Amino acid sequence: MKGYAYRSGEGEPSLQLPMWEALVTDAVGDVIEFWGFKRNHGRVWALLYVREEPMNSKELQEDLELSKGAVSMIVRDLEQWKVVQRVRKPGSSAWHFEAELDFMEMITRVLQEREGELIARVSEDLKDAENLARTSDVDEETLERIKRMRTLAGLMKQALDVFVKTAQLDVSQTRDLLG
Amino acid sequence: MKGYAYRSGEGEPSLQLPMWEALVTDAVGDVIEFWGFKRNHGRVWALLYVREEPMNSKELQEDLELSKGAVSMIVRDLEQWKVVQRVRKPGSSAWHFEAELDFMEMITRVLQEREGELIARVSEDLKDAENLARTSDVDEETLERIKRMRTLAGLMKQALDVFVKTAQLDVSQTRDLLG
DNA sequence: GCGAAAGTTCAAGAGGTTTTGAACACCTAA
DNA sequence: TTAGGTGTTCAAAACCTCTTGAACTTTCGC
Repeated sequence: MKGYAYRSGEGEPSLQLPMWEALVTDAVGDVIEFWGFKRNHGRVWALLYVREEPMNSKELQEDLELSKGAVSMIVRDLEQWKVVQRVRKPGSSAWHFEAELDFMEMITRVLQEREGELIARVSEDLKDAENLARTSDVDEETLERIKRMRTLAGLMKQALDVFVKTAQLDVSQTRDLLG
Repeated sequence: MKGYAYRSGEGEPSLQLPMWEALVTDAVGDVIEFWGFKRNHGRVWALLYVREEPMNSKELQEDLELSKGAVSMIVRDLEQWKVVQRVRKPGSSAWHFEAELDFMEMITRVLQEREGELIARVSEDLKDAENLARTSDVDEETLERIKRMRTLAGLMKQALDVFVKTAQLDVSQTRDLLG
């Protein structure tokens, strides 16, 4: 097994990531993508986390082979989500970024936000549908089926809330998990 | 509020969906999309569910404004996931489709499959990363951080399994929920 | 304040996924 | 067996999201 991530040709100053860092960042990228975030959000956070030492945009750009613009946008998102903090480093005029530890909390929080909006909208639409159907000459069983769908939406929300609670509980039980 | 879903021009035989059906199918489409399926999977299933009466490809195609090919592929998926059944209808040579009721079960099942593959792969990669890091001159704390990520992946799996159980339990408690 | 470096923005492009529809295959009924 | 309706496939098109990089703005050190 090679010790360095593959890169053909010899473009930049050859600052490629060691294989193990590539594996870690890609792993987190895959996980975060599963949850509907962007792969590179995960890669950036993961690199900051394993390195411990705050990194600047230039370093992130080179190590993860991202563009200037991409790094700027990604760290902005991560800051807003409070999983990355912007810090000054003595002797440098550039901002540096360091990983916060509440990554799991962020995933569940954002997930719950998205899900909340969705369920609110869907419930509203199903209510409207039910009312409209009632004013048309729709039989009782059909109305019943629409109602059942609303129940189902409610159950989905409940189940997802349980997921969020479980995730947060698990993490807090393993307090200092990532620290 | 209009009683019919909007459609400009006058293309097909004007077999547009009543507004309430459009609301229902779109609602289910949105939900299923949230879970990483295709919008039209949800729309097709939802229409079959509210209509109760089995429909053929042609009807699905016209009512939901899908192409012939799309309908073919979508019902194939839904059949494989066991949420739609193919039936014969007397007096017609075309296949008809009817909705099965275990929609929620299907979502959680597919979700758990996807998640299972993901976590297996990620855990494997993190293990490799740890081993590689160990053979390099990586300090103990860094190794510890990689280990903690593996733990985190495990917790995520646990939490998702709880979600799946909760969802299935909720539905079974409300047995005949959709029936 | 000035020049240089760092950071941001966004239109255009790349990349990936879904949908289309024409060609082909399959069935059914006669 | 055949004709016509039905069903499937898949390359191309449409669509949508993410990334790039040049232009621009802000910040820093002096």
